[in-house]
Parts: sequence; structure tokens; C-alpha cells
Amino acid sequence: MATDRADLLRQHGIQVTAQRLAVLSAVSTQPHITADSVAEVVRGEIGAISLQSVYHALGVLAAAGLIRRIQPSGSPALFEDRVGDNHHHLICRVCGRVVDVDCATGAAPCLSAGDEQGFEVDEAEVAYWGRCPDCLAQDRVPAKRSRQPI
Amino acid sequence: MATDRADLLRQHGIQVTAQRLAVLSAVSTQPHITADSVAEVVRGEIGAISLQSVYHALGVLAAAGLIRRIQPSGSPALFEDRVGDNHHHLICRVCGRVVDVDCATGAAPCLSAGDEQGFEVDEAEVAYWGRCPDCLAQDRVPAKRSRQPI
DNA sequence: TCCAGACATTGGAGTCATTCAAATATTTAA
DNA sequence: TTAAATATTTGAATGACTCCAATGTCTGGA
Repeated sequence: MATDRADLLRQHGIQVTAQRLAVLSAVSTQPHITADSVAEVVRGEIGAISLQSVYHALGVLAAAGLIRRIQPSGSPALFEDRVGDNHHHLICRVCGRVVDVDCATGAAPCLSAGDEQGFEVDEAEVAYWGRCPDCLAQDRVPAKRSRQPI
Repeated sequence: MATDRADLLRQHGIQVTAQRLAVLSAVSTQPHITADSVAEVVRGEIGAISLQSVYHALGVLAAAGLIRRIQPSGSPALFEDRVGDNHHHLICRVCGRVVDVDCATGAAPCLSAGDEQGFEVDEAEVAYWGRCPDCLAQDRVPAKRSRQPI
């Protein structure tokens, strides 16, 4: 398992360190996780890590395509290890909960803007905003400007 | 024109002030504009305004649905006065340019996630990432972590 | 196995966009 | 015209990163 991850890093030309392995592992503990939470999880696993290293590791891993960074407005960035498929996100305006949705319309519409105006598009990012079942049930409404990160 | 905007505010139950009129006007000068640029434009129009008032006015106008805030990751928030239609954005990873795209697939796919998992969805936000024609022509590639706001 | 160079991690400081609180000023309804 | 409601301003603070330089750790080659 740990070896798997080390190999994965090596395959992507990324130097293997305890911090990076732990960060990668932390990202896989939850569907979506903030840099802060990654730091907490990693500290539980390997004792200590600086927040800067967390950011750096997350950046390297994201650049290699091993994890994905999503950045819902008003929330700190979230990282997920579900990559390579074409999935999107449902985000609750009240509690900030983020859940994955498979792309309903298949690959095509999500990779093309229709009229790309000369752009070379490499990614389509789709966020559906609304209220999650729990907040709906409690009839909770969004605060003026607020969602807390998961 | 100015009266039009004043009426528009009143119709939405928003108190009319010189600052708000100027902010609303500033947002309509460009397809997408940052809070900072709004402040600059407004200062050219009415002399002075605090940045906080700009943020406040933008917040009020956005809450009323008169303008829309978009927040491309890595960039400060952008505001646009094109509201009420279902349009999306092409964003250049190199220069940060943002251009509008009409929704290619019509209303339906953009309002439904397909499997909404109990969410009540009120908005679908779609961002297409890539390189704009100019950056393509010059073969400029994205910096590690960078796009400057327009 | 050892070494040197490359690369990673760390601490500290700093930036940027944005928000908060309290005091003052302006708008609006009566 | 006036008072109450609401905006604006000033000043300070916050959160989420990012940069730099120094130290530490990996890794491929001898």
C-alpha cells in the first residue's frame, strides 16, 4: 500500500518522501479535504509537518495529476484523489458540503464549450450550487456570505 | 440612464446612493471586472470611494441579482452585469482572460446534475479552462501557479 | 556503500483579497 | 423637516496562501 504509493510517485518522476506519501494518503481518507485538514491527518500519521510542505506537496501532486484541486468560491481549496474521470460537484450553500456527481451528459458536452472562440480547452469544471438534503430538511437557508469548508 | 439605474435599484428595494450607482455603472463597462478595478473606475466617475464600500455595494447588487460574481480559482472575484441568461466562461490559464460562452446544450443539462442526490440545485456554474487564442499563437504556457486577473 | 548534487522541508515573513466593528454621514419615509 | 433606517468610511484584522533562504533528505553514480 505504502509501496504502491511510493511507486506511483516514482512513476510520475516525483521524489518520494514521507511527507508526500502521507499527504497523498491523507487526501484519500476523504472525498474532499482542505490543506489544513490534510496537515492534521498527516500529523496524526507521521508526527509533524509544516503547512508549507503540505501546500507544496499538494501542489506537486496536483501538477502531476495524482490529485485534483477544486476551489469552490468562498471556501478554501479542496483536494480530491478521484481523478481521471469526468465528474463534477454539488455544493451546499448552507453547510458547504461537497459531493461528487458523475457527468450526466457523457463526455462530449463537458469537454466542449460549443463555441470555443479559438480557445484550446483542457478542462471543464462544473459546480452545481444549492442546498443539501440535510439543510433542506431543516429548512436552513444560506447566510449572507457564507459557507464553511467541509 | 442614471435614472434608469436608480429606478432599477429602487425596484429591487435597494437604497440609492451615488456609490452604488457608480459601482453598477462600473461593472457594466467591462464584461468582467475585479473589485479593485471597480474602485478605480468609480473613482474616475465620482471622485472617491473606499474599497470596503465597493465590496459592500457589489455584495448588495449581487445578492439582488443585478450582477453576478464569478470566482475563477487563483484569481480575485470577477463581477459581470450579464445576468439572467445561462452563460458560462472560458478562462485562459496563461493570461487569465475570461470570455463568455453561451450554454451550448440549452437550459436543461445546465440546470440539472442528472443525479442530484437530494440537493435542491439553483445554479450551475461552468468554467472551461485552457489557453486563449493569443496565448496559443505565442505558444505561451501556464506558469506553475498563475493566472493574473484581467 | 558512500558521496555529491539535486531536490524537499522548514521557519519566518509577507501578500492579497476580503471581512469586521464602530463612528460618521446620507437617504428616505412620515 | 425630521427622525429613523441604512450607507459609507476608517482602521484593523483575518484566512489562505506564497516567497525566500537555510537546513535537511533522497537518489543515482562511483
